[in-house]
Amino acid sequence: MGDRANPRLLDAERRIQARLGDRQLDFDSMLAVSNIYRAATAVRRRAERGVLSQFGLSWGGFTTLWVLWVWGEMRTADLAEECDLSKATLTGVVKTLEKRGFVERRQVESDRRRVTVALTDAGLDTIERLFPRFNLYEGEMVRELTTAQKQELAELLRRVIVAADQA
Amino acid sequence: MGDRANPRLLDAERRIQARLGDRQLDFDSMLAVSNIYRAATAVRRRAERGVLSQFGLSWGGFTTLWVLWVWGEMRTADLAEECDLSKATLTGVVKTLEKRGFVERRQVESDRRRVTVALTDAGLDTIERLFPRFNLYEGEMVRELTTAQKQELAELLRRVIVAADQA
DNA sequence: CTGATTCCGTTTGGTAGCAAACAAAACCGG
DNA sequence: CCGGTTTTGTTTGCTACCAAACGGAATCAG
Repeated sequence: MGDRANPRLLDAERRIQARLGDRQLDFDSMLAVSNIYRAATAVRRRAERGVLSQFGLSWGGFTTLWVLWVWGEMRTADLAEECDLSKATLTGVVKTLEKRGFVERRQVESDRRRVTVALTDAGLDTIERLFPRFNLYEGEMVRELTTAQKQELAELLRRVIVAADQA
Repeated sequence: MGDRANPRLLDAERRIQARLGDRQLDFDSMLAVSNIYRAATAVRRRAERGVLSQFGLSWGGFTTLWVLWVWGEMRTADLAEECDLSKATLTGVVKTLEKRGFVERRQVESDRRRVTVALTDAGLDTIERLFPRFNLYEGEMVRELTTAQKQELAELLRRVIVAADQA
């Protein structure tokens, strides 16, 4: 693959092996995992700088708006789950979104422990204008892949997600 | 692919399309990109909870130690570049690693603006014991993929990284 | 009822992450 | 030399992110 052709990486491989001595090194797994992380960072940065910053949103803030847009008003715990964030983090993100006027909290009458979060009109307007542009960015970031490769990539990652999640 | 068989995702697709009206939606790109991010989060969390926390390290802290281990003493700017972090973030990470006794800063004589970072003995010992265990975790997280698939995944991601980086 | 337990969202305390502003050092043109 | 520019790492001010502790509300066993 490409890595074997990259002298810098070959050099790194040699150095690591030297430091490991006899011990085994699973280089293929290492490259797969580290590239997942690098790609996520690159993708996030590009989206935040390119589109999200214009709307005053972070990646997490965007995700939250998007989930609320697609699924409608949600309880805090479900929203956190769907956004793949801890409850604590979601509290903070929602606080920021509230400050910006994108969402509002609503006390649940039947169970006063519970709170739901819903888009405001401004939030709805924002996500409707933003999402198409965000989706264009997504397309650009995977522009070097064919449709089949995008699907293949998504499928491979899905298996990684499952394996990493069951811990 | 798997997504088409997942009723939840199909449902989501319908909902999004409904909200978009006539506008085009690049669903394949969306799934590829969002899975990259999900996978990175899952992988990071698993590593941090599983191994890194036992050594008092975050993902960024581990990466920094690893780079210093492989490449040796480095200037701050190069280290930041190699770790894929901003200079500002690296300053903070190094501060934490220093507090833990894993690395030390050294003033460069010939150019007093510059600073290098190097592993301490404790840091060296830590990364030598930690890396093999970390590599095992990496292997577990991609255990559902064949060697060829790991390489394929790494290669597809590499293209995404390149495309996302040139912004 | 009531006492213990579980459930829910927030708070606390910490690290990580970025952009922009900064200060000090080095460099460079004249 | 020397004044302006560039380079380098840090600081500032935010937001995000997590685990653990919390406190109020609901539930459940008896």
